[in-house]
Amino acid sequence: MFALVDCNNFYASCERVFRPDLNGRPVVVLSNNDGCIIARSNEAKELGIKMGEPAFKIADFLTEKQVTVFSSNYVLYGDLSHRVMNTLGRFTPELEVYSIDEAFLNLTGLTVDWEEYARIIRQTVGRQVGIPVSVGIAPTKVLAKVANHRGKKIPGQNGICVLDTPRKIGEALETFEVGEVWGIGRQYRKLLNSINVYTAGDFLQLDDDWVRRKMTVVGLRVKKELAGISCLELELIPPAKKVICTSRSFGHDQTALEPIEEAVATYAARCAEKLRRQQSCAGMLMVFLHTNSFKEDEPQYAKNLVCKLPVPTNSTIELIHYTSAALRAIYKKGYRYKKAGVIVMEIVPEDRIQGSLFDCVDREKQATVMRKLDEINGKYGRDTLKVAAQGLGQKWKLRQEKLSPCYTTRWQDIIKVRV
DNA sequence: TCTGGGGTCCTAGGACCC
DNA sequence: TCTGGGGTCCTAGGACCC
Repeated sequence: MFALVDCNNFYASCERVFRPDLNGRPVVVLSNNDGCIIARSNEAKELGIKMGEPAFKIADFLTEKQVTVFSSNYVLYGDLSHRVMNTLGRFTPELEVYSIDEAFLNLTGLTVDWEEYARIIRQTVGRQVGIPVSVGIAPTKVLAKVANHRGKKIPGQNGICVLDTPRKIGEALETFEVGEVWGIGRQYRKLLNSINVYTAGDFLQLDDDWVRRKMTVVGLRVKKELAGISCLELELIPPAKKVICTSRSFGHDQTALEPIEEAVATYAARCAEKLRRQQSCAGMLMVFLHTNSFKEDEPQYAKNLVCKLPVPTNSTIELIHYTSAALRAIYKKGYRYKKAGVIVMEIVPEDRIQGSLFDCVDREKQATVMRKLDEINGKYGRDTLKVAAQGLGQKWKLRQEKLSPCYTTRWQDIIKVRV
């Protein structure tokens, strides 16, 4: 048996943990740069606010309805996510952290009342972390997703749903919209609807060969899982990333090369940090740059450049050297730039590097410098020590006008209790 | 004024090898 | 009339997830 535990409206719930005055009130969280709505409390959903809606389009509506708006605060969400996962870890020996707000638990071997167990999980996370969660329990991961969805959406379920018998599963799938099934997105939904398949139950009636042909083995696995045949195992150790990307829109459009170069150097530094955290090196990188395609009346330009590195690296200094050169090669004067990014690829473990006969970089020394850099920044905060190319001005920085404090990770932001 | 930022997997087709 | 059989690697595109 698997449980899927999913935090309700996670980012909005995080903001409410330290703002209990907002309980029962509409809350939304914006994407980077305060662009789009990416999380909504139930009250905000009830007001009809849509996921992904650009905030500026509904600014007046938000004010009128007294919706509390937050910029995204990933430091806070990341820390609360850790706390949730730690708490969940006590309910199973096998936990897969699937995303920032979801985890699968292997419950195989437990002899408990599932409903009761789900209730205890929910209560414990709520009490110890302050985040409301939903719990779905079923014999496969896809069915656990279905159960979780039902626990969350069906009134009276109290965020809990157990699908542990063929009859319960069959009844649930009969009314479960096929596009809501994990692994069936918009395109497949359209395809399935076109042949009169509207529910997960309908989907189960289809011929395996047809599913395999039209939806690849991925679709067939989904079907097997819905039928109660477990094909997706728990991933206990998160696999190393094969590609790492750091990209941001600028707070304001940029025209000069210098600030863009600072931004790209900072993105390169982030990529290098992520590489070192998973103990790998990248053999290739790409820099991209583009104008704002929403502004149709302005001249548009978008370009990227891929650069093969002589020897795979995770050194911030070396990566910045190449990303700066790549940026200078694609930058053209006379445009208003909106976004840039760095992608590192051909990622290999750092102890399996193919060296080069003509390599003239002292890699031992670079590694030592990076280790010290990470140590210092780990202790005193990100970018306490950085490469000069990252700049000091940072006029390209994100817009974050409604950022909440880092209640749990920054000394000066820790909440004060008055006596 | 203003529109996010990350990832994965699978398949088909072409080029190439013996 | 008729033209083998077995591979690999790479890329682009399309689907999906949070």
